Parts: sequence; C-alpha cells; structure tokens
Amino acid sequence: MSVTIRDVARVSGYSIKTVSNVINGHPQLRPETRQRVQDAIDQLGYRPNLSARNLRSGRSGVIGLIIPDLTTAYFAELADAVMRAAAARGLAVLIEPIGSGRENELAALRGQHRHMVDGVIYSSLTLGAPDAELLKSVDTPLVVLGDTSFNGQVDRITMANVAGARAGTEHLLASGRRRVLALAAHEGDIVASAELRLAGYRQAIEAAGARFDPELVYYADSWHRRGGAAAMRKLLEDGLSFDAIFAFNDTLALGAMHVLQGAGFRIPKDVAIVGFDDLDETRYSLPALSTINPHRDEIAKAAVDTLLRRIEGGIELETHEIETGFSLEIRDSSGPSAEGTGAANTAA
Amino acid sequence: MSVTIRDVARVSGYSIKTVSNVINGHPQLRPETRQRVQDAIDQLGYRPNLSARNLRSGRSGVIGLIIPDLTTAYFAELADAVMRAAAARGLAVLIEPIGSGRENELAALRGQHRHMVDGVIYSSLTLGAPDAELLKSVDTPLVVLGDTSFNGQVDRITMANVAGARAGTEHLLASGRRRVLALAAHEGDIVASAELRLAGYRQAIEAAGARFDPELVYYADSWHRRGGAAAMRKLLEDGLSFDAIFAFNDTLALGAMHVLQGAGFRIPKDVAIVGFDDLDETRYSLPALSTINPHRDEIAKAAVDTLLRRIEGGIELETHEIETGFSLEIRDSSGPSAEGTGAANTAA
DNA sequence: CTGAAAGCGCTTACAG
DNA sequence: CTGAAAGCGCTTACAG
Repeated sequence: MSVTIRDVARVSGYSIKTVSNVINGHPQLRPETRQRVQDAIDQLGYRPNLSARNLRSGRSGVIGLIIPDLTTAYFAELADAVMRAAAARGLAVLIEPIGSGRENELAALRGQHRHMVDGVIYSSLTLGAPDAELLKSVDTPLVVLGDTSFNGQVDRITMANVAGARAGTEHLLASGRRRVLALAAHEGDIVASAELRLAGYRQAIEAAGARFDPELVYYADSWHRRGGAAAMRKLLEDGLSFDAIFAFNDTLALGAMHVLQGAGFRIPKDVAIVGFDDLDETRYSLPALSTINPHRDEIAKAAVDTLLRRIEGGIELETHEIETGFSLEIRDSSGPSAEGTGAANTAA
Repeated sequence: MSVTIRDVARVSGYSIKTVSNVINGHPQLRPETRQRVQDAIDQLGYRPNLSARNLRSGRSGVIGLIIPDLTTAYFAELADAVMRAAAARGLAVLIEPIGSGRENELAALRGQHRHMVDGVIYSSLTLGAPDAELLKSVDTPLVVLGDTSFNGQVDRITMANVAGARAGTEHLLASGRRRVLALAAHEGDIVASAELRLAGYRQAIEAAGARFDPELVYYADSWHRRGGAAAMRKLLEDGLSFDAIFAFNDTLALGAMHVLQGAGFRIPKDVAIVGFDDLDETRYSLPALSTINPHRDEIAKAAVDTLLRRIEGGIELETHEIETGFSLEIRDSSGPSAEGTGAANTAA
C-alpha cells in the first residue's frame, strides 16, 4: 500500500537523493536518469507522502479561506474563485465557514485549522482599523478581503466600491433616468461597503449636475433578497416617484425587482435597475440584471498571490493593499426607458 | 515560532511520552501531572505539528468532497452540511469542484489531492452501476452520494427520491388539486433522480385512484431556474390546463413560479407548487416555496460516518447503502386553491 | 550528477 | 505512571 521513495530508489537503481531530484524537477539531471526513475515511479505507482514532505518543508500546500458561510451566493462564488486561483498555484483550499458576527470572526483567528494551513485568506465584514494590532498578532500569514481599511498594516484586497457604484449610477443617468434611487443596506456593523457605494452613487449624481437627495436613499435591513423586497414595498407605500434603482448588491436588486414586477411595473421600461456583485444568477433573472462586476477572479488571484508572497517573505515584508478593477455588465434590466425606443433589449 | 513537544517536556519536567499522553487525553495520568504539562503547553503556546502527527499516524484528519461546483445552491448547501458533519467528528474538508460531465467525474477519481485526504465523499451524477468496478479500484476510501445504484458494491448515501416525490404530490392532491403537473428534467446522463421522482409522482397519482397521464409530465432541458422558466412558457403556449405543479427540484419550481406570476397566475390560488431539495432560498421566495426537505444534515452525517467506518475498517468491511429520511415543508406556494378559503397563508 | 546521513515533530511499542 | 529510542517518508546540506 505505501510505496516510498526508498522503493523507487531500489527499483530504479538510483539513490534516494536522485529520485527526490527527479520528483522535484531539478534541472541538472541526465534525461536517461530522469527516464529510468520515472519508469520506476510509474511502475510502482509511487506518490509522495505529503505529510512527510510537509513535515520536512514546513509547508502544507494548503491555504485557509475564512468566510461567514458557503450558502450565500456571494461567498460561494468568492470561494469558487479562490479555489481556482489557488489551484493555479498548486495550492489546495480549506474553507472554514464561521458564521456571521464579530465574535465568530474573532474566534476564527484562533481556529483549529490554523496549523494545517500555510496561510489564511480572511473575508472580514466586521473588523476595522482598531483591530489592526489584533490581526498583526496572528502568527499565520494573513490576507484580508474586505472594504474596511486597516491603515495599511495588513495585506488587504478590496474591490472598486466607489468607482463601481459611480459607474453603475452614471449608466442609469446616461440612459435618461432622472430619479435614481439608491437601495442601500445596513447589517450589523457592516457599513464599509455601504458607505463607499453611497459615495460613488453620490459622485455620479453630482457629476451629472444634479443635487444629491437623501430622500432617494433607502435602507434595507439586510443585504438579502428579502431585505430588498421589504424595502421596495415600503418605498411603494411611501409613494415616492423614481425611474431607476441602483442597488448596493445583486440580491437587494433581485428582491426589489420581484416586488416591482408584482406591483405591475415593467423593467426596464418603467424602472431600470442595476445591482452590484455580478452573481451568476443575475444572468438568469427575468429580466437579466445589469450589475457591477467586481472582477472576483482578479480579487482571488491577488489574494492568493499576496498571501504566497507573505508566506515566503515573512513578517518583515511590507504590506500590500490592492484595489481590483471592475466592469459594468449591461443586461436587460437597464435597457431604454418608456420614453425610449420601446424595445426592451440589452443596451449597447 | 516552532515550539515542539520536546520543549514542553523540558519546561514541564516530564518526558516526551508523558506530554504526548496529556495531549492525546490518555486516561491514566495523575491530575497533577496533567496540570503541570498543561501549564507548560499554555505557557509556551504549544500546538502539535499536524504534519508530523499525520506522518506518524498515517492519517491527515482531512476528507475530500468532490462536487461539480460550489456556485450552484444545491451543492453549496450540501458542502455546508458536510463541513458541519465533518467538524463534529474533528475532520476538516477539502472541497474539490470538478465541473460537470462524466469525464470530469472520472478524472477526479485520480485527483491530485488524493494523497492529502483520508477518504473522499464523492457526489456523482453520471456514474452508474457499470462503473462499480472502477470505483472499487480507487485506492482511497470512498463514499458515493447519488441516486444511481452500484449494486451494493460501493458505500452509498441516497435520498428518499421516491417517497419524497410521492409525499409532495400527495400533498397537492390532498389540498384539492386535480391536475398536477410533473415538472421534470433531463440533463446529460442525469436520469436517476428524475426517474425515481417520476415514480413517486406516479405512485401518488395512482394511489389517489387517478390515471397517470403522460401528457402532464413536462421536461425542462436543465435542472435550473432558467429551464423551469422555459418549460413553463412552452407549457402555457400549449394551453394545457392544470392547477398544481410538482417540480423535481426547487430551482425548476422557482423558474416556473416566476413565469406563472408574470402571466398573471396567482400562487397558490390558481396554481399550487411544490419543489424538492429545500434550498435555503425557498424560504425567501415570494411566495415561500413548499418543498421536500431531503434532510441534508442527515445525509452529510451518514456520509461522514460511513466514510470514517470505511477508513477504519478497510476494504474488507461490507458496504453500506443508506437512504435518508425526508419531510414535507409546507409553505405558502401550496396553500388552499381558489375554491378554498381564499386565504393564501400557510396550510397546516 | 550522485550517495550516505541527519533531522523535521510526532507516536508507540518496549522496558521499567 | 514514566523514560529512552525507533521510525513514519521526505528533503537537504555535505561530501564526493
């Protein structure tokens, strides 16, 4: 059952060292040597014992990913992107779903898996600048994914919250909408991304020469579909007039869209909607939802590479803060308005 | 940085063996000894090196979970359940998303992570009885999650497809519906669960003394929301009359519900709907979707425990096939019909 | 290019 | 209860 490097050495007629060189792709080896060793490996079905390799090298080849849960589409898609980015670097990912809330997030920093992983990608919602020291005291290489700054004291990848929100709002204004609602959310202590996206929304409004109207900012009580639906119902009751919505994330947008359609509004004719996150399901909603694509693959790649650099560079290495790009995905939910051509297809 | 068991021995004044006994919770230890060793551990911040432990024990404490992807709600929720079940047994889970299709599923069996894990939970959609030999030839302990039988040659956990589908259909019939549509799906070679659920649907129809009408069985071209929506549009064009739908999974049901609502049907008044899977989002759809809960936690627990037994028992251990329970979750989408009380709230 | 040997940190018979 | 020692399978100076 357990073929070891020693067996390969014996069968191939070379020393353990040489076999090891072949396995690890050392360059200076005669092709013939390499071939014979490889033949023995194939013949025996040898696979290196990773525990032994890890013990020796001090590395496990596994990184941790700490997220609140796996069943929220946003985190599932993030995890998927991180796994792909890690696989491209030969790393496996150990996902640790920790639940939401500050306490869980803190507890995770002392998690049990800590010693199985070479480093951790940590998606934090509640930690902020005052916790920078705490994060620095963690003895595992760490990269934070989040919208709150730690004053450059921690490696961090963040998305283009302000620029993305601005682009989404500008797109709505550019398509002729005049009363663009901001559908925001507060949830627990999660304020960072909401604030940043609000700033982007406001920038777009003001850049268009309009006045920022706080009355047009609605707060859902959660970031989820249900929150978007509830906020929209309240909004319709309030009798506010509007012809577009920039929602601070996709699920809010989908919840709002559902209620609007139930109330007889046509989308995008009567109301255009743009979300944020580019969740996979936005392609399949009816109509398909326009949204800000935060370039999750880029975020994941930056996180993995930054973590790898930290693992190799140690604590002295200077910290990196990276803000990734974004793009506006124009789908059916933000096509021309009722005053437009009438054709409800994708705007160019 | 690396405190070892040797350091703990030195500081505590006991031998390495004794320290090891304390760490591993050996019973016969004087409380005083245990305390002194523990003090040293705490003082030094000692954590066992898992690579060394694994090398020695031949176990990694990690199990693999092979699924098509993490971004489909169904698999995300399955993964979540498996992680919780594994954590309860002190195991970590390495998720390997492999994409869909038979080729990917086969390739995964020779996956790179094979040697990091003590065993694998393998969610297969395309493998069937003829592949039993292949599965048995994998040298890693393996438990299959799936609806296709391998003739008892492989450990397998499956859900109550027939009984669940029957219960869902019976619920619709019991609430006074007369024309219950079956919204089925074919996708690639995935036929097993569709066939089983169709059998359950048919049993319910016939048990009610009605005749099974093949015309009422509609096939979507995918198991997803979009497939359900497309099938429903076609169905409405066909002008078929019906007052209820039993959908073979929740996303089909949600897609169908959306199209029905867009066409002016009231749910459940005009059409009652029941899905299958109990995805989290069924609680938040409008109306909330009635569904068959396949007891995912039970599935996950059975899978982890069966795998653990296989890991410990080796290849001689006889194989287990476990079918888990289910329950009918009655929500708003299957309340009373138009002829009923008129109150569209949850049926009892 | 290649070999003999040490050592990563742990657990576990073996001997007291 | 406790100690000294072997060995899990690998990598890597060190010496040729």
